[in-house]
Amino acid sequence: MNDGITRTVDDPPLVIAGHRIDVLEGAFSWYIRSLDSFVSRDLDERMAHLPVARGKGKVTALLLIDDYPGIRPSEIAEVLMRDRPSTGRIIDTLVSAGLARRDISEDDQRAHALSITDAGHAVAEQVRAVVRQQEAEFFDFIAPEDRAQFLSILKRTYMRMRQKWQ
Amino acid sequence: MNDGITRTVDDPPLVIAGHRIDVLEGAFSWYIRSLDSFVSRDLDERMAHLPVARGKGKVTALLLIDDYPGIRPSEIAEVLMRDRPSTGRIIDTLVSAGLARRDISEDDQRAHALSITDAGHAVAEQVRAVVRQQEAEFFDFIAPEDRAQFLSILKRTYMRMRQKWQ
DNA sequence: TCAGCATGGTTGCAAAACACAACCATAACA
DNA sequence: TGTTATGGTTGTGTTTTGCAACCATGCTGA
Repeated sequence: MNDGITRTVDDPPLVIAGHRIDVLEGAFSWYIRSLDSFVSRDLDERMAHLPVARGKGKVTALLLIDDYPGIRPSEIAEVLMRDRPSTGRIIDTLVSAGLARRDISEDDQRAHALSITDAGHAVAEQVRAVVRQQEAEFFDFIAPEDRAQFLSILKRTYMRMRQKWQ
Repeated sequence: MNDGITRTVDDPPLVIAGHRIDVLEGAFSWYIRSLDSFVSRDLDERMAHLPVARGKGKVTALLLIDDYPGIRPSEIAEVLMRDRPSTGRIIDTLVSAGLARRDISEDDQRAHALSITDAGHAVAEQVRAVVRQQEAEFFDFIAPEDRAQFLSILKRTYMRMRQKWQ
């Protein structure tokens, strides 16, 4: 079991279109990439009526601005691990949708201080509700005692990847 | 704890750019979407020299063809949960890169029977090696007894999402 | 003090992924 | 044998996202 691959013995094999889908021999990454497709598509649907549907960046940016008034675009870029142009365009959409405001920072004339608008805060609350709803539907089958462990592993993996990346 | 949100108590909070990143209150989906970005970008880098870098579709399609000679594009589309045009274009790239062959199915004159070429099989093996390598680097910190459980939860979530989707 | 470098954001590309509609060919069915 | 269903392809448009180049402001050190 030291080959970087983990196998489960008790779960039934994945069969889709008549084929056993063990393409990647139980690689975590394959599941993460596949789950991402589902989760993102599903969220896009649930948020279709909100101006932040599509793409992972807008939601995180909106919630960050909601939680941290005065946050700067470059800080959001660091969280998203995107370059500044991409982040700037995400903020463009938030601002032009009337969800956020872009002011000049008092500390630094180059930087922008972002803040949420009333409409933006309302959308952020709706986003949180949608996410909670999805969590309940997709993950409620996980036993309560396993949920914390699952989240803990996700969290630690996330931190590990951030470290390795930079 | 019945609000669809799970919290961990023992892990340290995520702090990035001086902000606590609990934007989504520990939502599984946020971690999955973030991890996907990492994993995919990292794989793109590791596979930069291979003709299947970029996008989740090409790798899965290649491995499916490698594992199931004679598989049809529509079956691959079902696994990928993409529409046929998208899948067809993925196969286009594999074929024009000389990794797969597209023949007419013997059973059904409309359908194509895909098969791997020698070059394609070689690339598939390299892909598997790269994935194994990444698994080792990113997930080896998970205790062996936790790995099986983690994978099991991922697997069951995947199946659940497939069901709910269709 | 001010020249040179660093930092924060923006604009201009370009590439790639992906969905929808429309189309052609073959199969299945009644 | 006509009609409908299925398997794939082409056309088109949208969206995401990265890189390079640019401008403006801040910082530093001779």
